Amino acid sequence: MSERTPGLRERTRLAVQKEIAEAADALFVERGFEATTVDDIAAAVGMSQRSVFRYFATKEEIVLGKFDLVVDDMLAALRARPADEAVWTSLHRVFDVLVSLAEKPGHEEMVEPIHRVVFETPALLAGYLQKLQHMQDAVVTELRDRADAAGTPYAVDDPTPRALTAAAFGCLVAAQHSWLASGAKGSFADAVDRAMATVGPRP
Amino acid sequence: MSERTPGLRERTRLAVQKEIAEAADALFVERGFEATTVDDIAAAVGMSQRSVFRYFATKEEIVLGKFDLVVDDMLAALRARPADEAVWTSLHRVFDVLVSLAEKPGHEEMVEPIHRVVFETPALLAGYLQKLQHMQDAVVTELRDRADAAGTPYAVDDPTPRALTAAAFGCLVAAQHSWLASGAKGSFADAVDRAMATVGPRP
DNA sequence: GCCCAATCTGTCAGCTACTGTCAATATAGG
DNA sequence: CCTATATTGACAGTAGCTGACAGATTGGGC
Repeated sequence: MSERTPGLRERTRLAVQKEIAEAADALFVERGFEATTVDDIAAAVGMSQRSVFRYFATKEEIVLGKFDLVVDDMLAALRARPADEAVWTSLHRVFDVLVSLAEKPGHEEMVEPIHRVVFETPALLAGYLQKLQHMQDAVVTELRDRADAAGTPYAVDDPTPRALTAAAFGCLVAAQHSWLASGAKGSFADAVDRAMATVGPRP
Repeated sequence: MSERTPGLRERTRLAVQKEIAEAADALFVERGFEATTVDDIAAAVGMSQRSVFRYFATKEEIVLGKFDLVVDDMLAALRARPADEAVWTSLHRVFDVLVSLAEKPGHEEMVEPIHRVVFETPALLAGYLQKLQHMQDAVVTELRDRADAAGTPYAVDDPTPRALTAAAFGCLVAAQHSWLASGAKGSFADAVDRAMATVGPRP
């Protein structure tokens, strides 16, 4: 009924999910996303195609599912910012969650190639942009709540929070683009900082 | 070999394409995108499914293909802006192309429902965002060319043009979102103006 | 108006992503 | 240890999409 310890069942499920994702990612990086069949992935982890689809709703989700976990972290990060902080600054700090994830040691080797697969595969890029869009919806809701709580609510038809959020996420994507285009040489954090410095809220 | 008058062949092709798109759009609005089969569309226009795919590469393109035509217009609009105009202003004016298209009389009745279908169907929203992304690539290239021609080129690793463009397009999507959320009551042009007024380039 | 090459079309066969169903198996948790 | 529940593979089926081919249609030069 309520929250309990994850439970063994749940834990094995996540473990299998991770195993599939890792095997699939390796294949995607090696042969490309479209050239890799779900049957290939199933064979690689030794299960039936049907079972792969029991862990991931779609082939895309094998790659993009990772980002769902980040959404919660990002929202938590947003809620943790002081209520009177400038919105643009809060958004910038929220992106630190993504940055630190990209720079986390261990799977550093895979982050950039997968990133590249996402940006170079039309279906994946589209799915990724859509996930960012959903994330923006959640962020906008949070920003409105925050303004309400601060006693300075936005008018219902005020596009400000959504426009600010969209602009910030636009900068994020621009940063990822620049970063990949430069061969992922500099730090990702710098790329984000630089992109977000070029634009800002109007006085 | 070179550019001639459209030619009858080409014109009939475009006519058939338009006929398919209109029949399909009606079905999409009526039953929804996913619930409508390509066979349904083929039956509606009295041809085989195979032939429908000869006019549109994918089912999504039947809806989203329209936007490809706009891209060229928008790029032309960008090139028509004075070279020394502020980038943000140029981008704002480029969006007028979209606005005037949405407000063009004749098919006004369909613009809003289709818009709604796009924003409410995950696959279509994803595809739409991806098209906007491609459009941004073209715009960024154009902005760099313009800066080069003006003798004030951007450094190759300067994220400014891309970030500005991404922020502007973010505002565009935010405007569409607000407009739809308000039941498409006010003018779309106002929605765009308001969204773009909340953000701007940093000094 | 005639003719031919280019284009269009339907049909069929096939691939891949994805889903429903069901019976068999495994196992968490009492 | 036992059973309710979750997990699985096997099979069948649908929808989107593609290649191949043969036949009908037709634009446009003659």
